[in-house]
Amino acid sequence: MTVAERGTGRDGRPTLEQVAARAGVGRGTVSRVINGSPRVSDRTRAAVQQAIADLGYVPHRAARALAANRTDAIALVVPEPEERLAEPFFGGIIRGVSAELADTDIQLLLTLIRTPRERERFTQYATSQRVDGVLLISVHGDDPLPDQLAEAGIPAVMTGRRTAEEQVPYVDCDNVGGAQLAVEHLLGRGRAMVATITGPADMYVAQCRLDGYRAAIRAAGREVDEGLIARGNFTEESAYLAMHELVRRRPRLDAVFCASDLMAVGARRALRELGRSVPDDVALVGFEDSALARHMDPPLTSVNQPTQAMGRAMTRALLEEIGDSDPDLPRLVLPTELVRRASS
Amino acid sequence: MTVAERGTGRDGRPTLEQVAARAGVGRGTVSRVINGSPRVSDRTRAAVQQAIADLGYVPHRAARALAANRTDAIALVVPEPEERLAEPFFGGIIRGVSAELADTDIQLLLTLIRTPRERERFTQYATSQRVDGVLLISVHGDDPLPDQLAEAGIPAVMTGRRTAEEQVPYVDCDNVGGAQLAVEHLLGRGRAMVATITGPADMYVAQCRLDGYRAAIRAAGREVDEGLIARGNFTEESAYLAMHELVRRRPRLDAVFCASDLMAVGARRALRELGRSVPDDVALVGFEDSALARHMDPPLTSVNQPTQAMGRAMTRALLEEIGDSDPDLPRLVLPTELVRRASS
DNA sequence: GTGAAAGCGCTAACAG
DNA sequence: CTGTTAGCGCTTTCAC
Repeated sequence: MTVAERGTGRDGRPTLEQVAARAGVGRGTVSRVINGSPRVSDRTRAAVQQAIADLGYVPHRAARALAANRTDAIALVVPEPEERLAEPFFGGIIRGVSAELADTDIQLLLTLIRTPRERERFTQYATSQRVDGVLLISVHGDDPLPDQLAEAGIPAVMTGRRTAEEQVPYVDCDNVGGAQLAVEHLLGRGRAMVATITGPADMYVAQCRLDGYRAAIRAAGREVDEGLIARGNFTEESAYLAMHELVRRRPRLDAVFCASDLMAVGARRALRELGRSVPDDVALVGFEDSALARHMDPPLTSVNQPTQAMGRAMTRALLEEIGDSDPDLPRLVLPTELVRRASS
Repeated sequence: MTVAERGTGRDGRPTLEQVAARAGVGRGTVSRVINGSPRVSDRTRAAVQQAIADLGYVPHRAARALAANRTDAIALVVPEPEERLAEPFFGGIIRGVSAELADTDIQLLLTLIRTPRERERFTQYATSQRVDGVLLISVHGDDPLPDQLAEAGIPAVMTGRRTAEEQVPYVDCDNVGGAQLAVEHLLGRGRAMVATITGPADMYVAQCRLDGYRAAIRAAGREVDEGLIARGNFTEESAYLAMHELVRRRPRLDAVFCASDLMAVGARRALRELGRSVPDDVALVGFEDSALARHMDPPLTSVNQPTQAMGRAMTRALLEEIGDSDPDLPRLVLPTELVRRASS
C-alpha cells in the first residue's frame, strides 16, 4: 500500500500529497507555497495554507534534504576533549551560535573531535551532505580540517586563525591589542616584574597574546626577559604548573598576565600555595572576562574577549557563505577591552 | 540524466549504485553489507567492501533516513536561556552525553527552548521524524514537553523528574540524601543555625533538596525554622538576593546549605558584602561539586552530584529505548556523596 | 500560474 | 544468499 492509497504518511503523519489533495492542487504547487515561491496566486496560496493548517502538516526533513540536496543543519566542531566544553570560552561560543540560530530553521550539531580517527569520521560525515556548513573553534596551527573542508567544498568559518595569513574565513578578536592593554595596566600600576603565562605554541591566538605582552614591555622602554614567559595550554592545571615554574625562575615577579581567565585561576592557586598573596604581592590579569573571573575572590581584572559576539559573528558569516551570496570571504576582527575590578 | 547513467551522485560523490556496479552485485546486497546483515557470503562482502574502499563511498544520510525512517540523531533539549549553558550542570551533562555517543554513529543536536513558541517549534521538529529520540534536562514540574513527546510516540529520557510519580523514563541522583549529608556535615561541625537556599518551587529537584534539609534538621532533634529557608532559581544572582534576605531575617545564622554550587558562589558574594567571613563566621556547603566550587577561595565543601554520569546514564537509557529492545522503562537514581575540603 | 513526472539515494520486502 | 522492485516524501524541471 502506498502513501497515496493510504491517504497518510507511513507514520500517520500527513504528507505533501495529502495537503495537495485537500487543497485541490498539485504537489508541486504545495511545494511552492511551502518554499515561498512568488509564482503562486494568492487564492491558491491561501487554500494550500488552509489545508496545511487543517492537517497539521509538517515537512519531512529527510525527504526535503534528499530532494533539495541541503540539510538545514550546521555543525560546530570542538577539536578538544569534552572536559574543555566546561570552559568559559566554549560556553560563550555555543551561546553566541545558539542565539544567532534562534530564529532560523537551522539545527546545530555539536561535534567533539578528540582523535585523528574522530576527525576522519567527521570529515566523512561533513562530506556526506549531512551538514550545510561547519563552524570551527580552537584551531591549532597544524589543524588540517579547515583545508580538508575547503577542498571538499564545504562552507566553513572559524573563530581564531591558524596563522597571520589564514586563508579560510574566520572571526577573531584583537589578541595583540588585548594583551597589550593587560600588560600596560599592570605596568601602569607600578608593577616592576611582569610575567606571562601564555597558550600552546601551536596556536596563533597564543602567539598573538604573547606578542602583545612583548610589545607592551618594549613600549615601556624595558627589555623582555624570556625567563618571565611560561607556556600553558589554556587549562587551569597547566597554568598552575607554569606559575610554579615562573616563581622558581623569577622569585621576585610581582605581576602576571595570563592568556586566559581559567589560567589565571590556576596561577592564583599556585601563588596561594607558595604563600604569595593576590593582588597585594602579585597582581594578576586574565583574558576573557568569564563568569569564573567575576566569581573569583578577590575578583580578577581581565581583558574582555567578546566570546559570545564571536560565536554570533562566526555564525552569521557561515550563513552568508551558505547562502553563497557574498563572494567576499568574511575576515572579521573584533575589539577587546580591559575590565578592571575594584580589588585587583 | 539520472544517477545511473551519469555513473555518479549529483555532487560527484559515489552512490550505492556505483558500488554495486563495481562490486558486480545488486544494490540490495551492498545495502546489506553496509548495514551489517549476516545474510551475505564472505566473498561477496569482501568484494563490496573493496568497492566501497576504492570509491570512497559514504552513505547519504538523508536518503537513508527517508528510506529507513530513522535519523541516527538525538536531541538534547535545554529548556533554559542560553546563559545557563555556562553553568557547571549543563556542561557536565553535555560532556556525559558526548562521551556516551562517542563510539556511536549518532549525532547530537543541541536545542535551547526559551519560549512557548520555541517549545512549539521543537515539538514539531521532533514529531517530524527528524530525531530518533530526545534527552530532556532541567525539567520543571509543569513542563508539558515530556508528555507531548510521549503522546507523539517519540522516545525520551530525562535527567531529573517532575514529581515523585514521574511516568516518563528518567535518571536522577539522590537529592534528598545529598542534602541530608550536607546539613549533617554542618550540624556535625557545631553550627547552630543552618539556613538553606533552595531552588525554584516548581522543580522537584529543589523540593527534594529542601526535604533533605528538613529531614536532617529534624533528625538532629531540632525544629525547622521556616525563616531559615529561602528560594533561588539555581543562578548566582538569585542566591545573592536570597542570602541578603536570609541575613536580614536571621542575622545570627552561622551556616548555609545551597542547593547548587553556583548559588553558593552568589551566597558567598552576599556574605562578603555584608562583612561576614566564610567559613569562619558562616559555613557554606554547595551541591554539585563543580569546577567552580573547586576554584573558589576558600574552597567550597560540596555534595557531589554526578552530573556527567547522569548524562551518560540518560543517554544509555535513550539508546535502549530507541533500540526498543527493553520494554522496562529505565528509572535510575544515582548516589551522591559529600566532598569535603580542607579549609571549609 | 499550475500540474505532471522524473528523480534524489537508500532500505526493505519479495522472489528466486 | 542475492537481484529486483517498489517506494520513502519532497523539489524541480518542463510543458501547458
